[in-house]
Amino acid sequence: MIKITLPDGSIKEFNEPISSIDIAKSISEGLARNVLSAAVDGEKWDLNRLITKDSSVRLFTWNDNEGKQTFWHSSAHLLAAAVSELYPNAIFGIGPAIENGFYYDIDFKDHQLSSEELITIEEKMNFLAKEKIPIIRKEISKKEALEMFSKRGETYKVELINELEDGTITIYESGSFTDLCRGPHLMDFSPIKAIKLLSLAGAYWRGDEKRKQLTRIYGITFPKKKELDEYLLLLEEAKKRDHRKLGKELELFMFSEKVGQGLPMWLPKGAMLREKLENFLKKVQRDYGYQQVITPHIGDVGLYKCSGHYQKYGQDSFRPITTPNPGEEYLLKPMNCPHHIEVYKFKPHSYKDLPFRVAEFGTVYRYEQSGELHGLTRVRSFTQDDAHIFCTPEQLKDEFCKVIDIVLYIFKTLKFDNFTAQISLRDPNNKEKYIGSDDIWEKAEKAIIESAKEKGLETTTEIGEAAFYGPKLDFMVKDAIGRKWQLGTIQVDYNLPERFELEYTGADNQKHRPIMIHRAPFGSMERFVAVLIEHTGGNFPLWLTPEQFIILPISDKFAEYSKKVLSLLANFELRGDIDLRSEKTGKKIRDAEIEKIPYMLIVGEKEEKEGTISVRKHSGGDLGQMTIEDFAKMVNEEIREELK
RNA sequence: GCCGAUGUAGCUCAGUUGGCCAGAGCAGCUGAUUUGUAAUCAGCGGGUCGGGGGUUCGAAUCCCUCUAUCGGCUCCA
Repeated sequence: MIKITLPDGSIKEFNEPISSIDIAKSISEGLARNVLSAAVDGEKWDLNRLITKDSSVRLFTWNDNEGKQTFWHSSAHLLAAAVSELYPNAIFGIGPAIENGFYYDIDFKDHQLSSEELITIEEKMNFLAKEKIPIIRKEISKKEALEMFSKRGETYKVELINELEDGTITIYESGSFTDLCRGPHLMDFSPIKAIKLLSLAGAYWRGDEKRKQLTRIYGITFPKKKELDEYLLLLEEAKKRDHRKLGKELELFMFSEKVGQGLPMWLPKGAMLREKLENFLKKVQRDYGYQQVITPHIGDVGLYKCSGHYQKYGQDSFRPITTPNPGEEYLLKPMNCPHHIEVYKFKPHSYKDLPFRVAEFGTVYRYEQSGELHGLTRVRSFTQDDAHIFCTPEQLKDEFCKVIDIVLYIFKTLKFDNFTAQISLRDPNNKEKYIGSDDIWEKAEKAIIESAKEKGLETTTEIGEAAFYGPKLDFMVKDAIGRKWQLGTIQVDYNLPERFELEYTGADNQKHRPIMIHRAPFGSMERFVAVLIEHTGGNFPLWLTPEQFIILPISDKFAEYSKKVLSLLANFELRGDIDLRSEKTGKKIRDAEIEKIPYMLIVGEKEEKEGTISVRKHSGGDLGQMTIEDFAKMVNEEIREELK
């Protein structure tokens, strides 16, 4: 007698070993049709694998993430099966399920796969899926596995097998295709009804750029054609929010080939938006006791040799600037910390003036690899909303927590509620990538972990993602199509104070070394605005938007009155413009709607006579006639709400 | 930097089998219209077809190369 416990707590009893699919059948036919994989005592299992002892069983369908993962993992195998039939010389790397779909890394040997061939592969996959070839799990010994895969010349698989423990190796067979795999899988490929191979990319074997680059094929599959269509539509919709597209349409920023790659230029409307953001943060920082400074865009090479940045990045960055004076060299500043450190050193410090907080919207220059540039999110010149806090060890945690407060306040105000907080630590097996002693690193990492905990942040931890001088707490936000970008960052640094021999005099009249916190709540103005554009779809909050209203005179007879309205609204600190073109009102409204201007103020004979305006809200229709004062009050109230 | 794709007027895009002066809509300019909640009408101007090289009687179209952009990989102080 085998007892199977289901998630709802109910227990089913069977006389002999039973598979999950049969358990599903015993519950309902519908479930049996839709179930994709199972978990037996928490371990993911194939549906047809026999359960021989008392277990708790969960069944996964398309509605469960686990079900989707199995579905896509099997889809990756289906892709590989199709490829191995079409390209007998191809050998295989790995092919996992990902957040949306799956990929497979394949070495096509001498063949250069072009994107047109994806269609042929897709057709083959569709053909194989209909064949209902069973996918069979087999446990084999390491020796057998090595033999099998080396005979086929599957060098990547052999490398993987060599790292596995004997006795834990499984393979999955489907027709003539066999893959090394932990599973679980669908029982056959037939549930895969809608297939789309999305793109082709190069991907280094094991993520190592020194090793061979394989061809990665990305794809997505669904149990129903309709779901695939909906997904593709969703992608299209997301593209409409792409900040590069909206940035052009709304005239926020531009690039110029003549100026250079990755060097964004802010257009008047974008500059207005950015200025509003900067002023917002400046005010917050004033309240938190920061002091603004302004430092140059270049610094002597010696400054960066001292900080360690030159040794670490000098070779891969902009070359030094030379001068008529032989031997003199400057670097475009790749970060603001060394300058701020010199600001700290301007005069001796007592423990009484710590924490010392210096802030600057500092523009920095980094030579990012050309293939890495991406709209405003990855550029070669950008402005950090940077600040450095110099404090005593006792003040560290409190200061760190206050920075978290600032970041959270900003995210809340701008409705970035879907962020993740990531603690980035050093890779202890790769210490040569970092500067500073073990002792110092341990202290810094502990400070971050404790502060994040104290603030109740839900965090993920990434080993090896720290900056070379210290660990970080990063705030990650997704863009329109789900790519994650790091915005806010807070870093604890014991190393640069050491290198620059920073000091303060303690209450004991002895010299002590301060600790530095590097922090940028936005991260950079460029990246932050990019993500803001994608989140809002270009419909910015009123307090930020470049143009809050546009006045639309019915005809040019009302130009004078329009100008009067404009100047009255300017008195209420509202910004906007007048559309004086000789166009019909319908046309002016249409254009203002496309430009996503929040309020359209229509003025004609009636309004002029009564000293009012007719207000139309963007995508909200007619709000009716009101006085200029009432409108201004309404808008300013709305702004107060946004900033609350 | 690497793999794949793309680059035609300010913008969105036709022109995809090599062959008359390279087209359209929007935007712009000029004129008419004086307009009431998502496109008034007419006329006009505007393109080294990303740059360079090659094949050809002839190239936007084929080949090479450079460049920029897009999707990834690697990287991200």
